[in-house]
Amino acid sequence: MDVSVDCVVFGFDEDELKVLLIEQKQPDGKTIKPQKAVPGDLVQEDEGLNEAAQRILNELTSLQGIYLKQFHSFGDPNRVSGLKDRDWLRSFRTHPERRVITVGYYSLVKMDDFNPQAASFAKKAQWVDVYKIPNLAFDHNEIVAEALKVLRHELMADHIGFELLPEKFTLSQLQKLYEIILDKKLDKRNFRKNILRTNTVEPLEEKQSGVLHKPAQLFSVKRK
Amino acid sequence: MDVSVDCVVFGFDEDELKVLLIEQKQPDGKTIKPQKAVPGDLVQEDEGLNEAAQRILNELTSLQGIYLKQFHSFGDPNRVSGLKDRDWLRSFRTHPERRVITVGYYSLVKMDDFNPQAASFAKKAQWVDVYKIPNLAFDHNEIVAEALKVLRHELMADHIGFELLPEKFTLSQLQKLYEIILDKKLDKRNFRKNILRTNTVEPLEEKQSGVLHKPAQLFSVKRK
DNA sequence: ATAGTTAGTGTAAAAAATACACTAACTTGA
DNA sequence: TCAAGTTAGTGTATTTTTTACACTAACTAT
Repeated sequence: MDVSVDCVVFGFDEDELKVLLIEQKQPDGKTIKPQKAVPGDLVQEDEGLNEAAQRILNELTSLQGIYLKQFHSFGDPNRVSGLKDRDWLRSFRTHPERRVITVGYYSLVKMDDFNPQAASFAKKAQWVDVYKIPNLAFDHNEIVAEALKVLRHELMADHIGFELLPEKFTLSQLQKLYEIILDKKLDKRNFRKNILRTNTVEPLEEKQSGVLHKPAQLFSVKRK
Repeated sequence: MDVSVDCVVFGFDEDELKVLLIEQKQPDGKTIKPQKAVPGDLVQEDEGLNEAAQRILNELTSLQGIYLKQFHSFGDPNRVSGLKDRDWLRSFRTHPERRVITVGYYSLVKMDDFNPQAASFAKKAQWVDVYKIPNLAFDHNEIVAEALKVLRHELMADHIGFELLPEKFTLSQLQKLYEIILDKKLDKRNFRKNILRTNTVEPLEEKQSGVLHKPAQLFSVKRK
């Protein structure tokens, strides 16, 4: 039995929430239409799961230093049942028939900070709108859906998500981030009250400049 | 690489929260002190993870029909490092040196409903007070600690836990259940308000009898 | 009948969540 | 230099939720 890791990397950008998908290389001599998938690969003999997640994401997309969090493992014996999936495995895996159990990881990053570059068996790596995801390889649609559920839940509970903004950010930017991920509008005054109450953020002695409206106060994450 | 499943079964009883532990059989000819562990074993080639969890729990403890929920996977390459652990594996596993990644499952049951009977490589199966857990085999202390964290979290969020009571139960019994799991006292009136508000429970036309105090109203879980 | 025991109930106070609208500060172009 | 356009920033009243708290009711056993 093999164990793999799949990384669902959500990317935030001014006003969109996307997922990082790779397009699989075509098997040599095959002309099947390449499929999109979430970056993932087998865990190696001597590495931990978290480690593997980092390595694999890096190998396929060149991204580094992204905090990935485990959220669920998927082990249906028939998770790989599509014909295309099996063709692909036969070309790219040493033991294509082996059953694979996969551990799902997710992350949330600012798109501008990361410029994915396809490598290894990925032909392309691209950001795709979360609300417009095509059919993916294996059971990756299910994996992404599950990750999104967890992401929303965690965002509310733990107020993560700061990493997604520039080091200096305005409260309006932070609010937009929340709105995009939760896919709903929030009240400005209440949002500010909430964030300030958590005490995780502090005002800098600096304002926005160059904007064509009242410049906003800049904040940064409070380091404990 | 192998994949295993470990089952952390919490048991509730009038006033205690326990975990179901097995005591490993001694390797033949060895005199090492047997270790306690959470029931767990390798996932088989053709079964899903949930299925495996059910089977394994049943094989080792004879328990059946327990709802197990996946909560985390553990894959540190050194999770099995103790000498005793390795001795034990050499006796009971076909590939004792293989790395094993384990998927953690947990459950919460009423102790009276289940009478664990050790079988297979389990020598004993017994309920052990959650707050007095000895050193366990492998990384099982960590696994149990993590499971307890998740259990508490879920109990609050989803108001699970009814399965732990007799079919007909009083609100005081339910409250006690919560208090034991959360390890803190709750206010009677507020607790009742809360539970009734969730609308998951309904009063029967029946009261306790034979008790030496005012008999309490019996309730049952509302079936939707 | 009394003592012992747990069941059952309401309310006031505090805290948290929500709804809501105007003025302030900047840029640009006339 | 002023008017128009744009987003920032702020307070309060209302509702909802959470918390704290104490007495009477109903049964059993003696």
